[in-house]
Amino acid sequence: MKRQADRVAGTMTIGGLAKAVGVNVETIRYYQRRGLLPEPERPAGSIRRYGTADVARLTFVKTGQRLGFSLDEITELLRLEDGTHCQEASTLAEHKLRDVRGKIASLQRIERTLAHLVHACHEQEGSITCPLIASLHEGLISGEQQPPRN
Amino acid sequence: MKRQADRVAGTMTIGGLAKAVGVNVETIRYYQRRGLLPEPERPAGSIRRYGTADVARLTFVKTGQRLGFSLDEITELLRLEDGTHCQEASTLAEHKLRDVRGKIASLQRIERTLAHLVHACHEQEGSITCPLIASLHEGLISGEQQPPRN
DNA sequence: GTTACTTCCGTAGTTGAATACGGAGTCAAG
DNA sequence: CTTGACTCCGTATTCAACTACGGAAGTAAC
Ligand SMILES: [Zn+2]
Ligand SMILES: [Zn+2]
Ligand SMILES: [Zn+2]
Ligand SMILES: [Zn+2]
Repeated sequence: MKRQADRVAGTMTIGGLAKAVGVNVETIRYYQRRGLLPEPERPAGSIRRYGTADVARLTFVKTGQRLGFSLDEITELLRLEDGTHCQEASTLAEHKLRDVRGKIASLQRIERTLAHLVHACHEQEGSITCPLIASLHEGLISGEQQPPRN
Repeated sequence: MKRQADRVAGTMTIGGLAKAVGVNVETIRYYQRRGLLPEPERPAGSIRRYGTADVARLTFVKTGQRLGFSLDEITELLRLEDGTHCQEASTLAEHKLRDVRGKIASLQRIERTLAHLVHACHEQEGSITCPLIASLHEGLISGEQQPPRN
């Protein structure tokens, strides 16, 4: 049973929608271009109006982002929006969860090294050379090959 | 006592240096443009040569990156390269450490939420609607305003 | 009905850290 | 002395997710 009512014109302008969800107008237009949000019809020589369905969809996108999903991944999630594809949705989430855990582990390795180095700097008394700088020269920092690029 | 010897021409080509440190040739040229690495003199109508000092400096940069420092921050660290500015260096590292800890905390909040949602999806039996999708619609995800953008 | 926002639309710029391209010139092997 | 690989150099493109710009048209308040 699809609610036909969701597709009525609505009352908000794009600016109102933006304010309602707390995003920039340009962001909405960008999402429309990317196909994340539908562009409502434009009533003969007037401006577009938005309604609650648009608020919901935009909220969906923003919430997904807060969980670390990329816009491409959110596009995917939006295809499952009717809630009848629990399997596929949770597979996506599990994948993301692995990513997030990987990033955490990576950052924790960095954290330990950095904490060490800072501690060494504070302990340093009398030695001429900063242990932190020395370590950078020696390049024997444990952990990642590459900094976590996001 | 600065080692004058460090500034002798060296034997490697840029390709050799790249291989020695495990980076792309274009990356070296990019660092030179950014002022992270010096460009050796070009002996009359010939090509540039690189030596151990260049390996060391490039290593310094890459190690800094692995610790999460940006190239701008590494530029700063390079100004402290002589090791006589322990205070300034450790201040920079402490700042970075706070950043890293912030990122970890943020990712951990995401991790908990995601784990919850995945768990709910797995528990879901009989309910028609995927709990994960439903949560995205509701937008009441705890934690960050914005996804960790790096 | 004039003023002052908004909207619309296409295109261009931003950020950081590279990577790619193209046309020279140079080097080393055979 | 000719290949083929490498270097040099400037400029352009990449990625993601926006943000900005400019001009025309719509809308709201006075
Ligand atoms: Zn399906
Ligand atoms: Zn589910
Ligand atoms: Zn100083
Ligand atoms: Zn120090």
